[in-house]
Amino acid sequence: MVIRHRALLAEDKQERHHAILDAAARLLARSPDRVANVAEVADEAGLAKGTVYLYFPSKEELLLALHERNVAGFFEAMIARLERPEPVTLDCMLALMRRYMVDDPTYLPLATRCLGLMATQMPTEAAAAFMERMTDRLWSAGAGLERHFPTLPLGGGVVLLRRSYALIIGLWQLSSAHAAQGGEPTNCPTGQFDYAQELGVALAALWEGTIGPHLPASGAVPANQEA
Amino acid sequence: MVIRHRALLAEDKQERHHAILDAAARLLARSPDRVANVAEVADEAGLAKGTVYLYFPSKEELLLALHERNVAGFFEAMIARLERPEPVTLDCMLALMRRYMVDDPTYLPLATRCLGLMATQMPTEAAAAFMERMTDRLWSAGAGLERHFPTLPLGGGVVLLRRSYALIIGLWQLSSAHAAQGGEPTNCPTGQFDYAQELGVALAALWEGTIGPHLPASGAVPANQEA
Amino acid sequence: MVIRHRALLAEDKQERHHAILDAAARLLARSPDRVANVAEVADEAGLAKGTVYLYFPSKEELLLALHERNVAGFFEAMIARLERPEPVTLDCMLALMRRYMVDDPTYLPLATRCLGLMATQMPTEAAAAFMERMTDRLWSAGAGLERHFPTLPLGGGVVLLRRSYALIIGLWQLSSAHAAQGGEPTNCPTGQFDYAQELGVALAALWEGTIGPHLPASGAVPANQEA
Amino acid sequence: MVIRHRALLAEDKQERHHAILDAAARLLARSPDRVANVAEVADEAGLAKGTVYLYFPSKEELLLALHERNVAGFFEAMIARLERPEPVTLDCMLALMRRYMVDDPTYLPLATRCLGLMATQMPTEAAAAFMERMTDRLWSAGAGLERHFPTLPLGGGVVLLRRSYALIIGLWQLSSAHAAQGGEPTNCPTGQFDYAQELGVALAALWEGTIGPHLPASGAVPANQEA
DNA sequence: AATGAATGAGGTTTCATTCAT
DNA sequence: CATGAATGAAACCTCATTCAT
Repeated sequence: MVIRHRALLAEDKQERHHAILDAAARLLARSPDRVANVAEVADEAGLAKGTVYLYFPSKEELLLALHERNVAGFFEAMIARLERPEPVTLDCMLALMRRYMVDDPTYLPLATRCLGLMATQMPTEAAAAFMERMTDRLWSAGAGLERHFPTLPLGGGVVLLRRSYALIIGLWQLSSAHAAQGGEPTNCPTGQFDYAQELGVALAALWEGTIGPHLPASGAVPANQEA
Repeated sequence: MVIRHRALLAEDKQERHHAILDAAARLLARSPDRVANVAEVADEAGLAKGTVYLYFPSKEELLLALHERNVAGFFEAMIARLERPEPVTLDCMLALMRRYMVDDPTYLPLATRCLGLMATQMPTEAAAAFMERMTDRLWSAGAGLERHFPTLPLGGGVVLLRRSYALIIGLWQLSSAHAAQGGEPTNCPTGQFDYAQELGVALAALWEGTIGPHLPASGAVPANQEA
Repeated sequence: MVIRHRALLAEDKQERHHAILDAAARLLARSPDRVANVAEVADEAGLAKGTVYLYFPSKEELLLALHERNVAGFFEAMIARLERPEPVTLDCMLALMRRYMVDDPTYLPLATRCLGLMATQMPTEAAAAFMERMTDRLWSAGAGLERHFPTLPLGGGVVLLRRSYALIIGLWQLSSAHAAQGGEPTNCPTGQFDYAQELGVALAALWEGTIGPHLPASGAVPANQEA
Repeated sequence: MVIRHRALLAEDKQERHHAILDAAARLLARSPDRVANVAEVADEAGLAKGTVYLYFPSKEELLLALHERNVAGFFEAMIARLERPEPVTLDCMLALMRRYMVDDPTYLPLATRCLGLMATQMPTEAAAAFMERMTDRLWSAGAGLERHFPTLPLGGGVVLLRRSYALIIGLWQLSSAHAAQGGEPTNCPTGQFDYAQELGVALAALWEGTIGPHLPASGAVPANQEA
């Protein structure tokens, strides 16, 4: 019955909103295989279960909000980078992706889950709103890419971004299925593979195939030379 | 209550095994958004709930078996095609992928779900066995690819296949998230896109980037010309 | 659907805990032959199924808790009596046993069931905790017994108590098997017997054999004079 | 679909009846904590599930039949011994009890279970028939006892036997509850105890208390001297 | 605003028993 | 007689959500 600090000001509310997302993120990072239930999230946030529902209309939307925060972070960093005049290489983009998606242990599990959710249990309205906000950012980032890679046609930035995203997610899912099998990742003999490495190579191939052969220099080794 | 043809012979049992998978597939095709419960599957198969458990040790393994049937079908078709001497093009591979993955409304939802499951709820043993069987096929298909695309290095077939698979899955997930938003798919102004079309283009780019620029002729339009 | 008095205070919770046990006890008393399922217990308590699981981690532990309440009641009464200075006779102990074990229609069925459970379905931890708590009480009661019956050696109180308990339980089981056969209990011609009466006589014999012939006077008729 | 040797002759049927009981006994001896399901019993007997139901009307009655075989074995050995003219001591009886009840790992678990069953799930008819057959034997054994222990009044043999049986069963149940707690059996400090030893001592006390102080010499140490 | 007790739908699995073959 | 596939009634437990306090 400890009532912690009623959040009366809008500012406080924002803070609590954040705190709940943080708690969920912490739990997800701690065990990426399972999705914590609402009681655990509330507990981790030092709040009561009911309080979570004051800030999020449902568990699904809480997850989506966390995902949105992740995605927004990535896009903002990307857009910021693309707005700077210095030349942009794939490596540089790759580093960004790695930082936001791979190094953050919540990103990919959550993305996988939310993409699954979106088509299923999420109220259409919420999903649509999310998509719209993301689309704005996607568009900005796409435009930025087009500025830096002049061979990209109009809209090609968005397309490239989407393909890259799909590849990142798809490879991760395959990799985590392998991981469940146990055993250490190796690149050759079995079907297992090292996600972090393959990601770079695969993206390089995708970008080269999309943008054209004369992609600004990247250290990644193409697949047909890696063996 | 209706006992139709007790499956006494091993052959009949195979048939019933199939019939249960068919029932599950039918339900999934009917509403790809949700996973039917065992009672529904049994009902759809005209069997009792308990009977399903005679053929599958758990619901998870039933789903995995359905997924495996899907995947195996695809791989076998691919391997068969690659064993024929006629030259293989990306288009030809793409047609296969479309036929097995896109036209079958259960493939991608189930793949998404199973990839998610594998890292979480599936008993390690079952998941490992599945992965092993899949790896064999992946390896055969990869080898076939290497025969037809001589610029692929040793192991490059598997790598290319995996990347393609990742892209197929990833794009589908993004596309189904968009679909949830409602509205018809358009390629340009919003983030929405036509999955079937984009799939071909994206794969072409990926293959070109992986195999090299002189990929045997494909009708797909590269991304930098599509706008 | 009917929420009567949310148990917010620890005290209320204790009460509800009790109320659930009471409901279970009522059901058991009503039909000692079967163990009610959780839904029935919840219903009898005027609660929802899930609520029961707020108070007990599993059905088994609910049963064990009820049993523990029974056992603790008996032991506490016994210890209390033994702490009073007035001389204690077997009759007096027997009256206690009868009151707590025989007159309470839940005691013996539940004891039988829990003793069976303990070796099988109960999580070791819970069983061990129960046994430990019971052992404490057993020890106190044993010590009390030794004070009142000076011919008992050190530890003899516990031993006597255990033997008595075993006899009480064993005889009850035999008697209830007979009871199932139907017919009214008679002491002689068939194997049937009157539990309440035989219990007293048998315990007297056991105590006399354990403590020695000069047991403080008891009204029970030894077996070799009963015919 | 291997149909083993149709049991057409009454003799064969008896044999198969036995074989099923043997199988059940083997399983129970192998893991005394659980009761095998019918499929396991059939399997262990090398028969099909349905076949078991040709020989026993229900699982409960199968268990009861096994129990009856155990009990009958004990009683017959006892009656045989009592019919021989050589003097009988408690030790000698105790040895019999130990041999049939304690050394046979199925006796006590099964007795416990059947005594529980009898009052609950067993059809009255079957239980009554069982009890009647047992009563005959009990009566014979009781009479034999009375011949050897002349201080026993008429009917005192049955009574003594029943008390002994109750003690044996009750102590075993207490002991197995302790065993579930883990830890090695010790006689003093905790509530745990060594069943085999305590059984002898407790029975000696019970017999002495029932038959009188001048019980024919027995090596068992009374409880008040054991410390 | 915050709490957390209460809800109850929902899903999985087991297994004694039946009966078509 | 023997088989074992099929049945389907139980029963347990979880957890997102509500709402009295």
